[in-house]
Amino acid sequence: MRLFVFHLRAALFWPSYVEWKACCLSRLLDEGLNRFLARLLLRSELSVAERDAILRLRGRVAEVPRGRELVLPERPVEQAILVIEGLIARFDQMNDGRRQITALHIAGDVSDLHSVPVPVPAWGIEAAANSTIALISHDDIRAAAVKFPALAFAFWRDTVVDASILAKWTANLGRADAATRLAHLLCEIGTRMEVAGVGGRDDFSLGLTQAQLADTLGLTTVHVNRTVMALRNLVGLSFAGGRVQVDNWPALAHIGAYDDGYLMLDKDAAAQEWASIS
Amino acid sequence: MRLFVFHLRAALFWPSYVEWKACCLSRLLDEGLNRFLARLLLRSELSVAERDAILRLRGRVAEVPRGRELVLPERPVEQAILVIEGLIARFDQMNDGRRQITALHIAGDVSDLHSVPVPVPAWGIEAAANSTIALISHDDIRAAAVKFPALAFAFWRDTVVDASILAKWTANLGRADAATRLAHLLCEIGTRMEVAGVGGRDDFSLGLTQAQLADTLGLTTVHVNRTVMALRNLVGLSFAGGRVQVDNWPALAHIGAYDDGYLMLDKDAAAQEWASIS
DNA sequence: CGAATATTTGAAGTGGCTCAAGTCCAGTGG
DNA sequence: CCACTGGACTTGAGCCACTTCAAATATTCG
Repeated sequence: MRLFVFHLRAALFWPSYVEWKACCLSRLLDEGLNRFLARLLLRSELSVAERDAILRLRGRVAEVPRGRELVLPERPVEQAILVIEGLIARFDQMNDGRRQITALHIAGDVSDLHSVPVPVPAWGIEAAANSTIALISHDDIRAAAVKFPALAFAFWRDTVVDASILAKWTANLGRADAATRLAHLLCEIGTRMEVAGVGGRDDFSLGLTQAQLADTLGLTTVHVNRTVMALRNLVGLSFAGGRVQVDNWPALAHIGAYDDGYLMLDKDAAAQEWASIS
Repeated sequence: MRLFVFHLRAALFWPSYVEWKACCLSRLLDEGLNRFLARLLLRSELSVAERDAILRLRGRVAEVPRGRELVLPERPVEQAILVIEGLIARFDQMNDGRRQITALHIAGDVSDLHSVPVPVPAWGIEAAANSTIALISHDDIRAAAVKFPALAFAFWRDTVVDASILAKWTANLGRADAATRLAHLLCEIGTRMEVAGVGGRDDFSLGLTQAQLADTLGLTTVHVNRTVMALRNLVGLSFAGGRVQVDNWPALAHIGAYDDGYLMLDKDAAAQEWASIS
């Protein structure tokens, strides 16, 4: 039956299906740009012209499967990666091949805005889950930043928030135990998912395997598994097929010593600064 | 005798001493700004007018003793900290008071350029050693960035390099053992000192105690001590009174799996990008 | 259904931690 | 000039969080 439907479609609607797909890709790009703009507006005040400059960016939409490497260390890049859907990871690799993930980017993030000012990264970027991305030319982003100083500041600000998150991860890797690290990460990603409008903090689709989680938390797969099971009992954590659900979110936040200040979600915090730009 | 000299100075030269001091402070500021400019020029091409804008920045010079906290988490800041001499640390603090240092800044670094776009940091900043700093108003830096887009990019680029270093620390905390972490850190700081012109990579003044080193490496003081002693045998490391000397630097780099690519010292790497800005 | 990937479990090993002294050294006051 | 003090460094012994290795059991997907 399913086969029949497919044939029907292929036979009767092929030309219009191509159109539908082109239209769909364009829609996806717009969806991504809208998410990205919303992300910027969380922390930056932008005029109509400046918002338009973001929404008018063009890029190539692509679906990428888990594990696909998008950027390799020391290789120049000319496009920024806008995450439309899914999960993109920044990673560093040791000589023996072991990996450490140093950032995770969700829908609406541009995962290497860094490479606009520094086009040869020291890190790699891979799809951590099956994802939809758009590749946006650095030149276009740069042109927008030069034309609108407020956009340059918004981009700069975005990379600073990224660094703030990275600093928190560093602190946790250095000073927190496995349960705290896992709990903190789940709280953070949950919060970011909720803010991005793609899930609730206590119920979201992460798409990571436990092995990838291990690479993120600086642990082994085995120990991640044991820690997940411990949190299962402690806070009603369920982690199946990349879907994360938490019964007792406050308890999770307590175990993770989680305080979302470092995510810079408080728009007023930067208020005094906007005045002098616009 | 020493007392006598002091009295003589105080009695006879007091008025001119004040002048001398003012002049000296101004000299120190200029020295710091020159170092900072040199740092920017490592990675960014700047016109004469843009260089001038940096050198004309004004700020208050201050001597700060080890341990002095300069910025506290969640507290708005209005000045950036330019390191003229010494060592400034960015840190995060756990609930139980244990610290993790997430960045070290040496002469010529501005240790919180981040707070220009994001004036409420999630981290703290302290003097890790007795240091000389200059406090430069965010407004002045921002004005320069708005007037000269190339400066905005240079600042942005500087925070991205900072993030690249942070990502490397994260990777090492997550995946490297104590000896590797220590060796890598010493290689990195040595390289940066050498580039900044304040020491050789195998002989420089760090100014950190082993306890602070522990907070940087995510270890305990005891274990840092044992690791230092191990490297003493392996590579002829001497670590006394904050002075670091290494007999066999290549061996240290090998133990630390050190590759300085992430420091973005290769000016040509960003070449393609300059064209489109200037 | 079969192959590959992901999760779970057990048992033994170890790198780094904790706790507890003790030494070295620079600075301070008498 | 010395005794005192506090900070930094060093050392030892026992312990534990996490790793390693090895294998069994889901789960996903073509």
